[in-house]
Amino acid sequence: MTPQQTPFALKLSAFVALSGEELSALDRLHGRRKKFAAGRDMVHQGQINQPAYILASGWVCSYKLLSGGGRQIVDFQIPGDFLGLRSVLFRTADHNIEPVTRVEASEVLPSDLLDTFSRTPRLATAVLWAASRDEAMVVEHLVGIGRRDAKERTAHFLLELGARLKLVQLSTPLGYACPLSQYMLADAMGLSAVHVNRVLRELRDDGLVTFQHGKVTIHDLDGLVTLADFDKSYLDHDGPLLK
Amino acid sequence: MTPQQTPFALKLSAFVALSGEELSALDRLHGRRKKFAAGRDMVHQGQINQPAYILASGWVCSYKLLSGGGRQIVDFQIPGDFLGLRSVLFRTADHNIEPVTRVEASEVLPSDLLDTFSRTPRLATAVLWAASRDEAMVVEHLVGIGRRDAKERTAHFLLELGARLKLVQLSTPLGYACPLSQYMLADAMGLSAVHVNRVLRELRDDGLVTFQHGKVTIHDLDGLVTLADFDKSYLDHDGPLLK
DNA sequence: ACGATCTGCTGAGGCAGATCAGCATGTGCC
DNA sequence: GGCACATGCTGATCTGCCTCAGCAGATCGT
Repeated sequence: MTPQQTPFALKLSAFVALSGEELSALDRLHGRRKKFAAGRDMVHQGQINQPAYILASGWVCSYKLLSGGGRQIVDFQIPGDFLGLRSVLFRTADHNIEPVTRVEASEVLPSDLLDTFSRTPRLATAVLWAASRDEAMVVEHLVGIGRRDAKERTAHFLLELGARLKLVQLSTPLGYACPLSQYMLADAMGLSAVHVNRVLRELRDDGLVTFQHGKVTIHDLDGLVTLADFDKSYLDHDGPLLK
Repeated sequence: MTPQQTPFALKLSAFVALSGEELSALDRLHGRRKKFAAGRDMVHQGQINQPAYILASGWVCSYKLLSGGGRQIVDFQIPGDFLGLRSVLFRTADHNIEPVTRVEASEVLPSDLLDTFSRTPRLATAVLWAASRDEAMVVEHLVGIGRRDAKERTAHFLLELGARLKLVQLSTPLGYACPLSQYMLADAMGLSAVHVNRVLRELRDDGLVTFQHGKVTIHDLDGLVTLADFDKSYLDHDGPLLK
């Protein structure tokens, strides 16, 4: 894969039209390539001076633990996503990162990142944009947990995942492969696994969507969008804003 | 107030040690000073090409509306906070901004912002840091709504507000002035106003904290921190990370 | 070939928090 | 002064979701 074609470069190019030199600076940012097994945390809360990562393949989730023993999954990351930016900027990690599947990722050293920002300012802007896009997703997630009931929330979640995967060609309007268990869905949506199970069956019985055997199959996209009050405008726009 | 002493400059200086030249670039970023009345939205969802703002005085809240009529307040902003960064980067606003009190804010034009980033790269990094800090707060808020019950959530919320206000000298360990109504608290915490009222009374009866007459009075800080499982480390650290 | 473990699935019962309704105060406006 | 309207407060009732418990099928290590 040439530097221009990595999922990460593709994502940034959607906001900032990157020059050849900027693309190669981006490429040099990729440090050692590492592999991680599913289920074993890559980073956990409180660790200091951890590297960041650019995700090449596989899925991971970011979560926080509470003293009571519960956990809340804040977000899932898919190929092309940047992991642990906050851990680098704040020097200490404020959340855990767990691979959902087997994962390959390139390390990004804090010093390299800051150097690159000062030498290639447009890359800093591009990363700021990517971070803002992630924040928009977290905000949408927050709204869902705060004000949508379990069914709407689940529908919204499945639609959002589909929209994100589409950007990296891992989804079609008919569905997508999804390695998440119902337990993980529950931890992400602030529900119990039992209730997630019931909600998924309801959605299936309603003929809207099926979540089974590692696959999400969308039967009625319009119905799902209506139920979830889904607005995908926050995930895409046409062409770079900064030429 | 000299450029170095604006709340915004103070906040950024906590991460990036800013030179005189960078500080004056920051100062030039402040455009027209505008005033807004309480309750009248400054920005709403879907508007395009809105300016961003740097908040000089007063409180505002960012919220999203759902088709069902409910609303979720994502965050409150206090003096020194940057408003509408995402609206600028994405060109269209993905949320509403409503002044809670009478507000004064400086406009920031999108073109000025992007120019400043490319000419003064360290400011881009500083703003990236500020955005990440905001994201950390949204994440904490998400965890609260997803996994804390109403009482813990309320306690956590009041503590976080106190910690943020302390950074701009608007709070002490004993309490702070707070212009929020119980309805706003409810919209922020994903509860009904009725239930917020009951929870506030419980916290008062427990001798932990009083929320009344526009003031928050903390009676038992330790008890509150324990109840809320509050960790303020994500809000502060000692000295700039980038010299 | 065996238990151990994980994931999906379902029923019964309980509780946190929503909804609906009503009352009391305070404050800006005509 | 009187009205409209926002805000705080409380009781009664209803419900969405949790918890506990148990079963079935897959996958795994030995």
